[in-house]
Amino acid sequence: MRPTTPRGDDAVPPPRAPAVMRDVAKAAGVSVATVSHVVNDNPNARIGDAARERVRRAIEELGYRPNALAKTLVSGTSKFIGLVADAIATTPFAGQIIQGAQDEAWKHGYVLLVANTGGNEGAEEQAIAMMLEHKVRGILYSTWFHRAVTPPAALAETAAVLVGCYSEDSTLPAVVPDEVQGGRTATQLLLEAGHRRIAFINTSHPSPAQTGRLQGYREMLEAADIAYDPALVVEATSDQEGGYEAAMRLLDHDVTAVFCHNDRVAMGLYDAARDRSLKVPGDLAVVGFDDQEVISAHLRPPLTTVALPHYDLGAAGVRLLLGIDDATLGTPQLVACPPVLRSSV
Amino acid sequence: MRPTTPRGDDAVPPPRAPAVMRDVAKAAGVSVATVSHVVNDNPNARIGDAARERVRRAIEELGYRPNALAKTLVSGTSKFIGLVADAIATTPFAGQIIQGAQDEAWKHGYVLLVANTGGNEGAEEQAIAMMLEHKVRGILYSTWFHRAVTPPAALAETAAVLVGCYSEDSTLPAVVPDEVQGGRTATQLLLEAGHRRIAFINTSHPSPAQTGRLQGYREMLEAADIAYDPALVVEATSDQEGGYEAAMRLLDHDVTAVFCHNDRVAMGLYDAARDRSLKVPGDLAVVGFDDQEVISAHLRPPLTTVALPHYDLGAAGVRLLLGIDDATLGTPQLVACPPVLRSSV
DNA sequence: ATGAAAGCGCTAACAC
DNA sequence: GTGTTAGCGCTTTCAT
Repeated sequence: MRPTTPRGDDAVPPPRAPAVMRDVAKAAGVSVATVSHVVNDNPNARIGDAARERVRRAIEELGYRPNALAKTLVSGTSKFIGLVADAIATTPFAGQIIQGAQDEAWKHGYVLLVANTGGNEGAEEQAIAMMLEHKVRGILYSTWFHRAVTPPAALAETAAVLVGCYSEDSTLPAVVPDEVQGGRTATQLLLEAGHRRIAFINTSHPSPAQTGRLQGYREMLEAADIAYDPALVVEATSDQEGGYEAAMRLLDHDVTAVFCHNDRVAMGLYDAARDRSLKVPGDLAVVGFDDQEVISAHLRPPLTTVALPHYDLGAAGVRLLLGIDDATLGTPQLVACPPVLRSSV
Repeated sequence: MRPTTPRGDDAVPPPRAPAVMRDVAKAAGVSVATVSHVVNDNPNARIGDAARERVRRAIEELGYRPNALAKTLVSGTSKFIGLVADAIATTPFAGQIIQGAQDEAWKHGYVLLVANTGGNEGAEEQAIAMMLEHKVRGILYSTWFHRAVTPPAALAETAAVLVGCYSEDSTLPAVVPDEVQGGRTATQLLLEAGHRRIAFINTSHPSPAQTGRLQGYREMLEAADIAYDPALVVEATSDQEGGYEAAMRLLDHDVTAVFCHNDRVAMGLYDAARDRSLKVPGDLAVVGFDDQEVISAHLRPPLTTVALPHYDLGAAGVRLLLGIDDATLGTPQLVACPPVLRSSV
């Protein structure tokens, strides 16, 4: 291998610096203004067909790419949207938030600047500062589970919306999952299958999910004229272990169905049911929550659950940010949690 | 709540446009050059303590933030690194790639421009074009599972490195997991626990993982003077269902340990073992692969496995890109897959 | 229909 | 020590 330049520019086309507008103008025999107009299809400028064609060809030949950064300098406002997340990486589904935000952002010509902070305040501030310095159009501040937050002060320097969380003083627009409706949906799934003794393994962690899903459960029971039986509602840590242990406490009461706070709890419940030789859904119907696909789709039998709308949260956040949807300051915007039907009911 | 301006600029400092360097200069009674020098701690410029202090104070008071985009325009090179991924969102662990890339990028003053393309070629081209227009320092092109790819042509226009994949004509530097070492590690875990009849449920999907892990398995067996028994190696789809089904085929042979192609396969194997009343690890030791935390950490018993080094892949990719590590063109850089000890062996 | 020129916020010579 | 100035690549009046 012969010595190479630092960047290893061995490629076939000579490694000349990328063409800029001036180069195109020169090649096409026009001014940069003309090039600018044809590049942007500026309707206020009438460009002759001949010139337009020459410009197009020059662009093609030189492989010209507009410099988005220079454009930003002039217009004052960039096409960046910042997304600061406490945990994209540590949690399996938060990636969906990115995906939703990105798809919606692209739709409007924006691109995502992503920063995962691990919840670390220092990293958070640094991330926001960086975004501000890059003149983002706005910032999405997101958490992977639904909770109240006190947003970093620097967010005030730009447009910002909270995704999957809300600020207690509701100073910023927010979009969160509709826990109550989710709780209702889960319960309804079981009700519709004919169950009357429906248990609920709730999380022991105080949170909007804890209170919201419980409220939905109770509302739905009430709508079905079923008396609320506190013995059927137990709390547990929201993981497999918690689910298993709670199930053991619960399975003595003669329940025929269980609504689990999330899919991991359901996974634990499956284990418990197996230990008791209870068949799902024959002896016991179960509904999860979250739709954590790795789990829910591959349990035996596959788990019927209620999905946390991460993708939609991200997308809705962008829409709020860009003013496509109106932000209802004061109360967070709610995004529905849809049922996902599989085979455990 | 009283009526607010559209952006809700109720804050104490009047909602004037963000301060620029000129404003700071004026406020401090110096020139912009001086401000620039103190902002960047330019060692070539000697600034008087008095002036420096006045500038600092002005910056503070005006809430001045440097405009990173303008800086880029001048220097010609931005602080962006692009990350285009086929599936951050659709897969649970690829988020770790982002995290690794981001941490390493930040360490060197770079920020990540993320684009998830879903493998869609159109989206891919669009994403790369967008990154090129933003004058990224380089692009990380990543796939969520290890495979050969033919990189989009546009990647040639900038520095690029493949992460988790490689190009068959090895035209681009690449960093991938060390499947062979991973296979060796998994097998060794079982060997060290005293097992001699070790089965391997491999994936039926042709891939570097398929051949590499098998090779590692065989190498390790050979090193332990154990004859390779083809009957102990079966192929299956790499999910719970495949694992269950393969286990049923396998458990007739008197194996005492199974190395599973991944954690989901191991999950299926657990199911099968339970159906046969085989205790893990008492009757059957099992090792997974991937370390898909939702699964491996919460199976009963928790699964001993070999981790796919997504985080390190992302970080190594950035280091290659920035020239911190040297790219060995020709063969991909290998990243080790470390063992994760839990309770299934 | 097209071009000249000012200027976006910043850096880096180079004066003074 | 500190200020002046010429750009970086682009958009956008305003002339022509």
